[in-house]
This record gives sequence, structure tokens and C-alpha cells, in this order.
Amino acid sequence: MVHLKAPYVSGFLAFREVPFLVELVQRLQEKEPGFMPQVLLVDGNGVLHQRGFGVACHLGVLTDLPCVGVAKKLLQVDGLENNSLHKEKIMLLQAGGDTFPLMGNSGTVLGMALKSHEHSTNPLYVSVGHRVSLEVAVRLTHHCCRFRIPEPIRQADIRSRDYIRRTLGHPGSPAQRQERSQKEQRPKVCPKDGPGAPADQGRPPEDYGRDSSTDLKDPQPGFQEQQKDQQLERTEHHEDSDL
DNA sequence: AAGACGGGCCTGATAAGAGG
DNA sequence: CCTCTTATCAGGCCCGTCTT
Repeated sequence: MVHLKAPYVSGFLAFREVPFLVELVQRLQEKEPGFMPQVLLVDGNGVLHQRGFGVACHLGVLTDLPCVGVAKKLLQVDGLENNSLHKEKIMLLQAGGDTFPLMGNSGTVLGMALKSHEHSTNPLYVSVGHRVSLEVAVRLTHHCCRFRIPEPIRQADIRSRDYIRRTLGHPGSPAQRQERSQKEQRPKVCPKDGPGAPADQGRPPEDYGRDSSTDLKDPQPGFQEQQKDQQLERTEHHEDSDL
């Protein structure tokens, strides 16, 4: 479990999360080198990014491991938009494994939209992170997809949520749900310091420190490092009111 | 019945626009 | 100029619907 203190800033996700992930990879290398992954699937973008260097690139460079960025929503950069034309292209994806390139206004192919599963309607957005070609990234992602979300990422999501529920007793508890439903009745946007502001809002970002005690014990065979990364990420998010 | 999917709403920081 | 409101962004979460 780690505690994130830095605020989430769109486009700067890597600066918030990559230090923890790198540390995790390094600790795995030291303690369980046999479980070091050959490639990392990252729940985020690679070169499909405002500055062409997303969290997958960041992590790949710092760990020198091949990295693939897999996003569930389109990051709207370089003229890419989730507009009607984009939706038309999605409609044209027929079978699992079908793709179309994500070409920005600059003429660069930043990634591929991938229909990961026969029955999924929304594609995944695959982009190169580090030391991997786009074609290989897409094929690898597709072959990891039992359902829409690649299995390593999906399992990380499921297991981390489960861990949080078991250890912290939220956010799936009935009390939390009730609290959430009550929150929905407040105005969509609260003024800062307004009466509706949650207690932990407005925390200053200067305390960039961390106290991590991520547990690398009991690695499961066949369980990718990325899953632990994901677990870590999710845990952080909950600890600190999300990104 | 259980598990998976996807739409819609949430957060938090920021920018832009409106109005006083 | 200042304050307030609204919109935007990525990613998390819930819950209704669908599939097995």
C-alpha cells in the first residue's frame, strides 16, 4: 500500500504514479527476479499523449522494459477527437482484432483503436510505450483479451478493488453507497471551500512524499508484474481520493 | 445465479466566459 | 478586477442490463 500525495493533473499522470511503479519493478527484480515480466501492459497511454510521452513511455524508459499503453478512453490530442467520424470508424470494426489507426493532424500514427472482443462495442486505444512496435503492441494486447479489457489489467482491477474492500472496508460498503447517492444531490460543481466540499479537498500538493510499504510477497505464478502495478495504482487512488 | 459489460456520473485542477 | 459558473480532461466507480 502506498500513499499518493501529488494531485492529478491531466497529461502529467506519469509524474504522479511512475515513481511508485518503478520502485515496485525494482523491488521485484531484487526479491523475485524469476517473476520479472517480459513486457508491461500499462493502463494509460504511451506516445498517444499531449507531449508524445505518456505513462507507458515513462515507465518503459525508467525500467528499460518493453511497455504498451492501453487506454479505455480516447485521449484527445493532436486533433484526435471522439467525434461522429471517430464513432463511425468504431462502428466499422466488425470482428475481434479489427483495428484502425489513430492519426493526428500532424500526420503521425499515434496509436491504434482495437476491437478487443467480438461482443465489445467500445475499442481499446493501444499505443507504443517503449521498445515495442505498434503492430506488436496491438497483437499482444489482443491476445491478452479474454474480454474487452486485457486480462492482466482486468485482473489487477478486480483484485485491487477486492483488496481495498477487504482491508479498508470501502468503497463498496452500503454506507459508502448511501453517502455517494447523497452526494449526487449536491450541485455538480461546488465552489472551493463551499459547504459541499469533502473534508480532504483542497489539500496542498507540496507534500509530494510517499510512504510505501507495497507487499511483494506471495507472487503468483503467471501473474504479470503489471498486475501488481495496477493493484498499486488502484490502492493509491483510493487512499488519496483518486488521481 | 453469477459474472461481465458499458453508460453515466464522480473527482480535482484548470480555463474560459459572464456578470457585478 | 474579482467572483462565480460552466466546461473539459482521464480515469475510477456504481448499477442496470445482458450473457452464460
